[in-house]
Amino acid sequence: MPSEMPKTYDPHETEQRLYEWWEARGYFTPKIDPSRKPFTIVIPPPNVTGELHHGHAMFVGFEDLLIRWHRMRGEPTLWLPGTDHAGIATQNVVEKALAKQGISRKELGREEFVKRVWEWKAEYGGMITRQIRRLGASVDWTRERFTMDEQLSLAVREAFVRMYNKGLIYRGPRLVNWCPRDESAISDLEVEHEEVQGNLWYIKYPIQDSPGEFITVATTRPETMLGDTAVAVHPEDERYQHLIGKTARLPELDRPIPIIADDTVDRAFGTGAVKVTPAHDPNDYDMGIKHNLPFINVMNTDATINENGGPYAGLDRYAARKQLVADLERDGLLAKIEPHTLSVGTCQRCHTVIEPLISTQWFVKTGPLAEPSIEVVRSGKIKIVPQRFEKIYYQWMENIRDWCISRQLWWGHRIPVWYAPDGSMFCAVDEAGAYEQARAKLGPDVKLEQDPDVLDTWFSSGLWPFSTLGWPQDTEDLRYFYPTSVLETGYDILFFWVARMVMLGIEIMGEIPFDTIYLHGIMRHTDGTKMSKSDFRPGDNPLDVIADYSADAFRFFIITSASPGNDVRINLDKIADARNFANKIWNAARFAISNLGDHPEQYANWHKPDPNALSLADRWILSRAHGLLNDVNALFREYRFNEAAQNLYHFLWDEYCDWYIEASKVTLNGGDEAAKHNTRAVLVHVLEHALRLLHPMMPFVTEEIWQHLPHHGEALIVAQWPEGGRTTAPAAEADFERIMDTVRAVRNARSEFNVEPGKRIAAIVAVGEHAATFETERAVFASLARLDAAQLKIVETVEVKPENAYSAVLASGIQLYLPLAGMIDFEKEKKRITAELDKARSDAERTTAKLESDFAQKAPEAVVARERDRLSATLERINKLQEQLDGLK
RNA sequence: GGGCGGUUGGCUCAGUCGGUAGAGCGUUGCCCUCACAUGGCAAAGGUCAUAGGUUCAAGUCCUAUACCGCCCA
Repeated sequence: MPSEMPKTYDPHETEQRLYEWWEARGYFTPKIDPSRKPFTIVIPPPNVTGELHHGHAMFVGFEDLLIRWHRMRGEPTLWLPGTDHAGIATQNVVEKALAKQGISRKELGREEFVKRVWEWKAEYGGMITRQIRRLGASVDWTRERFTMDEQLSLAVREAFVRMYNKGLIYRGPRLVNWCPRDESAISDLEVEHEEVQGNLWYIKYPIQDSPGEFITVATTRPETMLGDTAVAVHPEDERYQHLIGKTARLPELDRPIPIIADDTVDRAFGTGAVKVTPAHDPNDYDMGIKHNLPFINVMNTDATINENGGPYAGLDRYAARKQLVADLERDGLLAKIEPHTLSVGTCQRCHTVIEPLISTQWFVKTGPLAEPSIEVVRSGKIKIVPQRFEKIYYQWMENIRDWCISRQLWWGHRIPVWYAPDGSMFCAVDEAGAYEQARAKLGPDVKLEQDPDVLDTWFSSGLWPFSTLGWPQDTEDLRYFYPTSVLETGYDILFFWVARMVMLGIEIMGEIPFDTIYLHGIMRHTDGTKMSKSDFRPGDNPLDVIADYSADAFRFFIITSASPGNDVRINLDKIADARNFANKIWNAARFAISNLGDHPEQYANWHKPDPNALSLADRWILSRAHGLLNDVNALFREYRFNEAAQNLYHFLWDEYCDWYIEASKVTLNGGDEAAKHNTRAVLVHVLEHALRLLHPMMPFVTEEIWQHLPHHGEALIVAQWPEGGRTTAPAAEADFERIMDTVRAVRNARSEFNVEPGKRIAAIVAVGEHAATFETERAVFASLARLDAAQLKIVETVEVKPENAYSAVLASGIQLYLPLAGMIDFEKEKKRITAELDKARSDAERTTAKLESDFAQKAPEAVVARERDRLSATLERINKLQEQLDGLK
């Protein structure tokens, strides 16, 4: 550690050096101690799609805070890092990158393409870990994981097999959300709904055997009519009673379709008659099953029309729509077109409009998983912070539908199912196991083929809290660290990730994966837009902000700005302020260290001195520090980190620096060696404790300063956390605050009258019963207020009003006189004091009225007493102000 | 359609047992005072979206409305 402290703190060299040192010293790796309960967080594994943005810095900020706090409390603490293969997202970015070189995925072939994705992963995975290091995350790199590691892949297969064998995973044709660009199914969650301006087309379907008669249906997707297998009306709709049971002719294809009655039809929509396309619409799908209608799929996987579309076969869905509408118009079957706002589903990853399509896919049966997942939150076994997200969690869990987990992609975990030529399937963790089953059933010569599809990336993420710890092996890590403690992440992945971990953790481990879910908000640009990897903008990289301001500054900004669950906009001014704060503490430490005399090392020991031997300022700052310890501990336990950060900021900057250091200069520059010794000890002790509290938020600058301060132990990162429950000294606080108020009053007057800042002036203070205290603190008071100590008169009451003096009465009743001969304008002073008097009188009136109302009977005694005190103080002040006014000539 | 969050000084935001509003930036004035100009001192600036209600007392609880944002269907 360097011994000199430059005037300005240089974070860049320091931060990199300290991080390497901490890591090399092994502080990030917990020592397993079976007698102690560990504290564990698994990192939300970033996608290897690209570099991290500021949103990721948020989880580092909060999780490192929790981790460092618990580590300092002496708990075996594990923060397990890793990254996610992010199937569809990564496949997309690699495809895009290849497209720039004119290469398509299909040209490359599966094997070569997957090789390219691994190369991509190597590059961006490395970049991500560098970013996480630079942010100062104290993660245990010896346990770093990737969702496609061999062991984690085994966990995925094992989980699949177990759930398959229990009937919780099944395969079958269902109506799924189909992305025509990815040519893959996606889950309900991966569909984003957006409102768009479209049309409502009114189409006339001729009634069979009734020339000239039509039933008109309204639709937002005319091209799907190619797959219509019915027209439906509400059973009680009198407009259509005569048509129920009859047959309509599907225009252009001239197919006979029945007109049915179903009470789910909305009579108010369009004409009240709707076309029914069971293979291409979720509602129609249900109706198709209910009425036993045929399911006619009219689309290929790329959303072109297939052979069932007759003359429209081969056309893209929108070209087919255009052509169909033109043909209908030509044939006089288009009744009208109305503008209409509708909600369309788009693919979360590529924003292509989703097609509901019938397809054979793998599903997780969610009902049996959701039920216990709801229960653990209801019973409080898992706590969600902020609590309002519990309701959101319930709503989602209670309405959950089966989860489509197969993807027609190349990048991901292959589904561990093999098919025999006769169509029978064998589910096993590996090919050998599948063959074993197959041979037993079909004979020794059977040839198997593995399902070509891969699993939803969130399936593997759902296993993360235990797959990372070694499951399915029964490892020491798994036994010791599972269940983990806190799951910390953004609320935007509550369903995608958090809910899935709860479901799969309970199902597979038989135990909740964590007992607390802490959700932070979303990091936004200054214009309020969300940061995302797919819309990466210049300046979104945390490394750039760190280069300009430091990791500490960025992290302190995150902690102070993000109230629980609320979004935060990146604000460089606030980051600059956090950097300034670090510099401020740095300089406070420089001051303290340079004032420790010849044997600074002795101040590493804190033996609480006899309070009577301490100065008022010493006792005041110690009491304030104890209050801070109590508050920060309480706030940390309640996850109110932003408030804790603000308390620390205020304590260090305003109280420690602006008041205590200034006051300490009197003692330190004086000749009382005993007092000097005490003040030095307090100076070090208070700062050192504040650094401990601040360390989880600003790890670097606090460690660096701590190393310069006299200290015991080798590093702040493993120094003992100061717990709360400290006693404070209210009387000392009140005494010193009275002096502070009086100092402020003097400064105010000096500023108002433009007294030269350096000029020592005379003063008279009438402080009543506090005269003895002021007398003891005469030097400090004079120094802070820049008074001439020799010309400072401290009295109980003023017998003779000074002439030509500025005068004021403080809220506490203290009277202040500053002889500012020649500077006083009596008329102005009269106005000023009269204004003060008016204010005080109306205040007294208001308080009097309050005390005469029901308030006096109904409010708590302490509150009423406070009001009484306030009134008597105000009345006293009014008298004194009046005297001062009378004294002005 | 259902649900959630927001609306507080010029800007960005705090404010969790209801007791006469806080911060940073910005603004104004003074100061390179022996830790710090990434600084110090002083000051101005808010009927806490609107309308009701509960209460001795409401930014804080309840109801409704408006606008902004998000989630789910």
